[in-house]
Amino acid sequence: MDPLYKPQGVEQHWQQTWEEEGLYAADASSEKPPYVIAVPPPNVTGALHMGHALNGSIQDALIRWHRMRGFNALWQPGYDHAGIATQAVVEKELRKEGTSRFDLGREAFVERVWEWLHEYGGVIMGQFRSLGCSLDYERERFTMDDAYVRAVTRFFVHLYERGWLYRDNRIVNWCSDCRTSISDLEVEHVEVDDAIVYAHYPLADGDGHITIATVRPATILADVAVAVHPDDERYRRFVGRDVIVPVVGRRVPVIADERVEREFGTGALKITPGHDPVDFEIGREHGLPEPAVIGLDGRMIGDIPEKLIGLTEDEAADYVVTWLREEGLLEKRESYRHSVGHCERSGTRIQPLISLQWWCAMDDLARPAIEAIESGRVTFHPPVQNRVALDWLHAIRPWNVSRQLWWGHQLPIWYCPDGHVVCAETEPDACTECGSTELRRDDDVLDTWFSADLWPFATLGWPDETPELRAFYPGDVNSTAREIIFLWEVRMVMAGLELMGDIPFKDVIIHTTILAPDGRRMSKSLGTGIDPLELIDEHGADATRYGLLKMSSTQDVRFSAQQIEEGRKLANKLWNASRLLLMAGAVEPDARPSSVEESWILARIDATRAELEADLAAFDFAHAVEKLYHLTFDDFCDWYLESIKPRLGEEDVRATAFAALERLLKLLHPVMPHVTEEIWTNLAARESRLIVAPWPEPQTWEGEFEAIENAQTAARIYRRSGVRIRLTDDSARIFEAVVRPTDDGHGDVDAERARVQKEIDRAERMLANEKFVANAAPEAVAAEREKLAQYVAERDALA
RNA sequence: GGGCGGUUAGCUCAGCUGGGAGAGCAACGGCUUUACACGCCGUAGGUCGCAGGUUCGAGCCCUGCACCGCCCACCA
Repeated sequence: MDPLYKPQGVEQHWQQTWEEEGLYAADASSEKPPYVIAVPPPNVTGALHMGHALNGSIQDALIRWHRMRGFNALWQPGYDHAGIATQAVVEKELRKEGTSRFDLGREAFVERVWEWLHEYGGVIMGQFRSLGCSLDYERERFTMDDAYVRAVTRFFVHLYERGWLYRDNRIVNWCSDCRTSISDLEVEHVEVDDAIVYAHYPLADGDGHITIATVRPATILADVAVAVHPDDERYRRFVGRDVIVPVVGRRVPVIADERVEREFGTGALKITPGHDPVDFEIGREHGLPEPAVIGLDGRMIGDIPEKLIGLTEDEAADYVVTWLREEGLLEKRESYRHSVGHCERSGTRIQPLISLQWWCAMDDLARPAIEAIESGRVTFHPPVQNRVALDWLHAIRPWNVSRQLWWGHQLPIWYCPDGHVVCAETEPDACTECGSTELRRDDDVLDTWFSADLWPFATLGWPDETPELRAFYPGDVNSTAREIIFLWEVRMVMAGLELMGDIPFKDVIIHTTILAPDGRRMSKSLGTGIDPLELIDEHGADATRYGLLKMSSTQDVRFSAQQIEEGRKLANKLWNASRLLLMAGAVEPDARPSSVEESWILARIDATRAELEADLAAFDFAHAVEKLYHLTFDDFCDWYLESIKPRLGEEDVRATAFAALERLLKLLHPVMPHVTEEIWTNLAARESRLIVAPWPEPQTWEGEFEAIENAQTAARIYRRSGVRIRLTDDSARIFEAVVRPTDDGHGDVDAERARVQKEIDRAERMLANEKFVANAAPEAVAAEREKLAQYVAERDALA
């Protein structure tokens, strides 16, 4: 064994061995209780980033821990087809080749996407392997697998039959770059510098004008009204009369609506139902027309002056402003900063426009989900996220589920020439209403999240009644980043309750976002990303896992290389501690303690086991990992190994040491699987792997308690001061046990005595304070008395 | 605009229902007695963002303010 632990070859070896030996595999026919986590399916086009690495470390720690505890642990792997992202990648390729998806046609394009995926896609599972993630790789699923497509279709038909899916011409978020609508959740609001234009709309009867303010002058061409607040004195006399829309010269009414803010702008709002969500609502209520002047490609269309057709919105805006100025209708133009929706995928400014889309009414789906979260059947961690999820659910709005893409799940919707709609799981022969056989399938595909919502059960074979579904549903935990709480987590709860009649998981971990060291987001475009694969390369997967878990928190944290470094040191320390014992000669482990130091270390390990379990159960990985570090460095190495070092020649001393080491390795395994397994095989010839070794049982310590306590007190004083305290009877032995025999320091007895005296003074002062004794909680007073007694004891020991 | 979170040692972060300010790293000093210099022993370092308040007692509770960040949002 090399004194320097080198993770590189070791880690690959174990990753391969574990998988080959089938130790990652869950068994649907097992008698053991199940423990299930479905991995958030990464984009099939994606590569491992810091978020995946952190989340992988979290999930694998839980999975490995439960596997050792005797659970039938399933960590379900797989990919998401990521409609928009994947289609965009392939379209970019095509553009380079000087062609387009339209040249290829739908079928050939989809074929092309598959080809691309077979060549370049699906690399992340390999990267998860190199992190040591014990996913059941044999069970890999893809949201575009035939079986999965069937599940998605079933889901859609189910919702349709429930009457929750409907087709409507409504205003949507249109991305002219992706050429599709996107849902509200995929819109990112970004602060933008714009110009706001104040324009006069003359009254049709020549009696003055109303001034409106707009940041999008081109949409003036699609105005159908001007709205004012019903209680606004300034405009009351205009309501019911007509104004003339500039440029197009259209006569439109002045209407009253409470949604108009009197204080904002001029208090008069131009109404453009075709290109603004609020205006759309107002327009619908007032029965106004909904003309469009901006097309799906972002260029000007419609009933507008000929020369404007085909211009961009900006060009048209320039024309309109110039026109206003020349006609004397431009009051002013000011710079204006406000927040504007952008497509989170392409970064393009969202164009609100009216389009015929499929929508899903969410209220009936939301209700059971609300109940599930309120009752605690599904719990988010940290708990503040329960509130976040509930707030969203309470204000839920219809979901635009159709996308104007080709890559994805095509809607199981057919239309006949008479306009009848047929929704069916398989292609129908004829229209169910009129019998027409000339059916045309809807071109659109479903929102990627529509299929992702079925992930916890479609991966297990739903809608078929498979053994897997019976064995592994509902699952236990789901872990993700904050940004997909609504997009995915909450909707999975809705889908699970609706289709399976049960929640998909009990606990949702919303993990930390790891920021770049400078506090910005890690992102490729900013150049702030840190590649976890490089960390693994350099420091090892164990160190990386440790470091990431140490960084995890309930808040966002900055990446710090120090934490990874700490993990590397821990692995190396463990390695060398094992070397020490192995070089002295391997023997059969024997956990029966025969000295106080042996009782002490076994007690320490057991106490840490209990703390560790509590931390893991609370999904507090940073604290879990910190305790492992201290157990290894301080307790096991600095105290225990140093104290037994002179007696390592004795077999029974080593026997206990190996027993203690085995337990230590077990506790560390969920976090640092590779180095622990590597040491494990060196310990003794054994059949089983550490990955499936039983988790340590709680220990009982009859009759040893007092001795252990005393040992700990002695250790504490010695550590603090270097002072060797004098103890009586058996305690003298304890003292020898916990003081490093190689150490000859005596410390400064006077200084230590002074320190203890200070503590005594403090405690006495508090207890002398009548108000404290009278007002403080009795336990607090008692605790203070106890401390006083303890320090008095220490002082006596120092005498 | 609404909501949530943060501000603690040079850095990254802990500090449970209010009762002695912590860890790791970095810094400094000392250790080449063979597990580990990716080590060991030790030292120093903080008006807990600011200002008030409640309390016997506040990093923790309340109010206000200042920055930083996130989520949600139909103010043109």
